[in-house]
Amino acid sequence: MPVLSPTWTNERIELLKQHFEAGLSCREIAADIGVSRNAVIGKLSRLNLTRGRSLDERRLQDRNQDRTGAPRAQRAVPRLQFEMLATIYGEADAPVATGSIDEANRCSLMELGENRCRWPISTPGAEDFCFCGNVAHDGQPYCAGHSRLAYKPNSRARVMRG
DNA sequence: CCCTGATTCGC
DNA sequence: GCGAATCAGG
Repeated sequence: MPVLSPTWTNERIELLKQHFEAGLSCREIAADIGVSRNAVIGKLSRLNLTRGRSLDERRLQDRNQDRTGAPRAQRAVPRLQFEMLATIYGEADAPVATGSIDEANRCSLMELGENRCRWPISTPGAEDFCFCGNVAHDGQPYCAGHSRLAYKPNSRARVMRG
């Protein structure tokens, strides 16, 4: 891809769907792909891939819990808020360790365990689509290194209009 | 206060 | 069709 700047190419959309189905938030998807969260959400809406459609429906759809123990994408969202707040407020309580990212531990979706980092390693083509597979703490979807990447404080860079 | 997602609207 | 701006809720 020489000079052209393709907005949403097939690969991009593929990643979008993958991450969306993986249970990742729009913010995480945006951070991974490299676009704004609005862009991701807008594309999803255009693709009719929204999770709950309207507000009312979404509101009612919530409140559903599964106790069968089926691995359903594992949403560890409440954890993120704590990390983000800690980063914003400057609290030194955040357990941010090192940022060592091992590529030798990457594995497929089936090899993913509860203590495995599920950072999506997707390449243009999605042939060897796999995950980081590094050691991740309980409740955390990613390892220390990828956690920082996913939650980089970039949302605060708002433009002043007026 | 912050975040999230979804729609609306201008380009 | 794209994304920012805006809306709506937690």
